[in-house]
Amino acid sequence: MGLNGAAQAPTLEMVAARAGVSRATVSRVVNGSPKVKPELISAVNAAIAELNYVPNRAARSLASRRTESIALVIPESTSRVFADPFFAMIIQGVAVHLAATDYTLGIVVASEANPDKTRRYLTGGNIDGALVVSHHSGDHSYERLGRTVPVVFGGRPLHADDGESYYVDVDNIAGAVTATRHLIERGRRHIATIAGPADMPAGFDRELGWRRAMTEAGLDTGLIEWGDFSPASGAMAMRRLLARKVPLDAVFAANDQMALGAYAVIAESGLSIPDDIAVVGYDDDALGSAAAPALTTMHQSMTELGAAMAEKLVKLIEGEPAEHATILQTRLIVRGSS
Amino acid sequence: MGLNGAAQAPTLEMVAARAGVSRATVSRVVNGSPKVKPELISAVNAAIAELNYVPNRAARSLASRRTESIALVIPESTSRVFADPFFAMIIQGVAVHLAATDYTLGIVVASEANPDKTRRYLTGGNIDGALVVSHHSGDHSYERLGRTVPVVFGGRPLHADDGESYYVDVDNIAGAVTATRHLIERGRRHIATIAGPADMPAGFDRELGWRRAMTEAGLDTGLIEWGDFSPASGAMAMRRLLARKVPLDAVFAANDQMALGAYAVIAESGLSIPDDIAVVGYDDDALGSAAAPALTTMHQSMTELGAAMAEKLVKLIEGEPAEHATILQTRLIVRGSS
DNA sequence: CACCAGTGTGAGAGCGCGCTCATTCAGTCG
DNA sequence: CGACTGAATGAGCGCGCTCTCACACTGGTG
Repeated sequence: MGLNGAAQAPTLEMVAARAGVSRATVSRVVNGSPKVKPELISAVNAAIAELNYVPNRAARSLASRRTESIALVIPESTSRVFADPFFAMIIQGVAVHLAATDYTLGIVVASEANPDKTRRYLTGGNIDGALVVSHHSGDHSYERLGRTVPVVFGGRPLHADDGESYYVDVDNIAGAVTATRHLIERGRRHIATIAGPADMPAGFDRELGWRRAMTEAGLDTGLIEWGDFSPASGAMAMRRLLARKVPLDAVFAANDQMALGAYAVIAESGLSIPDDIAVVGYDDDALGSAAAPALTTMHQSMTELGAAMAEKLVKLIEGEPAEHATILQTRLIVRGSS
Repeated sequence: MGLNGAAQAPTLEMVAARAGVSRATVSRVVNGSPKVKPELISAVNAAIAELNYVPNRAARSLASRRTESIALVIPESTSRVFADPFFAMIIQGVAVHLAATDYTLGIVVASEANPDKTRRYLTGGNIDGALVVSHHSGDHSYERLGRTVPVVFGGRPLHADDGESYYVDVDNIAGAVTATRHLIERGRRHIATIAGPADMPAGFDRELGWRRAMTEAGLDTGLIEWGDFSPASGAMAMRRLLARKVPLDAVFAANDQMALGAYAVIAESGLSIPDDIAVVGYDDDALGSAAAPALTTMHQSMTELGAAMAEKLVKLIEGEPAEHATILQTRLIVRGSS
């Protein structure tokens, strides 16, 4: 193997010796201090390049009491529904945003059986800040961490906000209003909704938006069934709606997966989309556009949400002012199903 | 605020003082050394509990030259297709497996514009080992890292394996053979395939499995079109197959997303599934089961793959022997589409 | 020409922990 | 009863870095 692979990683000290300066000066150059003579800067940089020096993160963190790393916390129960692209997109948004900074991203799956392990990890000086995402996105049980370490939540608090937590959310109410109005404009009058769980803001708010648009148009809000955001639950909800044997000419589903579950049931019943029943979903899943007919839906960028969360957290960590709430807008995408 | 939130985190030293022992003894207890008197162990544990002590990761890592953290590397270009539940499931598998250990999981999005940044991070003593997943899953461009730090790949090397890299893969060839044979057993004879890119093992191997099963049954292997694993590409491939105007009674798609893309085109053409054309997919996406008719597919657990990767890496890090290759089996799930 | 401000640089003290090595204290043997 | 072994514990160094502070040097001022 020639030179042993275990050759010691170069240290600040070695760079200093090589460049003929002190450790302190090399440290200044590495950290971009303004008060170093240009000639020394280039000498140091040359030495760094020659030795292929990389600062040791652990040492730096020990000395500076900062870790340059943030954690994305996902409750374990949530991780089981990981199949939902939702989280993947958020992670992507966070990761890509952080890639441009010096922060490192850690994924923490919070065991519900042993919440203290997570809490200790988070408060034990291992991270500079935390991002918390839950499928029960109103779950702010990590709120108290905020006293110790900056925390940004994905999704607004389900309960009355104390005005102290930081979060990024999409405007679910406005999105649902837009989706429902779209169906009304298309001339539909018997518009059902397949709602999500009322204990999640995403479920609650989308239902609220539907109610608001319906009421505003003087339409009846009796046609509602609940699912759990899974395709199967969407199918079951659709079955229950059809079983009511009342006029029904459109469905607003609280997410695309449930909408596609409904598709199957509608097809089984010999009804056609959108002629008999128009369908609008929510989330703009990749598969909605490949379905037949392509699904009309509300688009909201989860990568954008992840990026916004990361951005807000970095601001907090670095002591810059940041808004408590950031609300992202959604966009109607009209396709063949409505 | 009463007691300041910035109250110093307790240190080994403080625990030692509290328990009336030396730092070394506390360290032994924390690290489970066998040679400590039981009475001291409990005294120390009591002190730890009272002070709510958590070891400082940076200091520990500095002193021990181990970081207790591993990185999951995802090339940036791959991260754009993050919408594919594929990665999310792998991350989940890795994260859940690691949650039971002391290792921390970091997500690294490798910028292709600046590969050195990633390479330096990985070799700079920041991690104990790395997991590399790429959509181009044959991409072992991080292979050389293996000399510096243990690496486990997701997916086998695309090119001739030098027998030195460690990887976990699913048995794509066997899975495709199984899927194709299933169609043959159902009496289909004009079986097309919508293959994935031939420069990815998942694409190449599934195509190979289809060819193998077809040849073995004496059937023609001319009915092939390629996609890129996206629903839209599946739809286009199906369109090209139908445009050939040759007998066609079944399609094996290299993944479910392309299969569902094909669904739409088959429906448009007024053909029925499975009566006119039977369809089998691959991956067991959540949506396949909600489609109408429900999609027959090959199931392979990506969470299992992630867990297997993590397990293998931990073994390598801890110096235990580990197989170079681990091949996971797939399972046929028969539903309404075939 | 002594004096002071300003600027750049180096010396050195930790950061919290693991680990080696010396030390202590029982218990055992000759 | 004193030397000897072995197990349990403690003292202290060093991991690689940041940061404070003192120092050296420059150039202008009284």
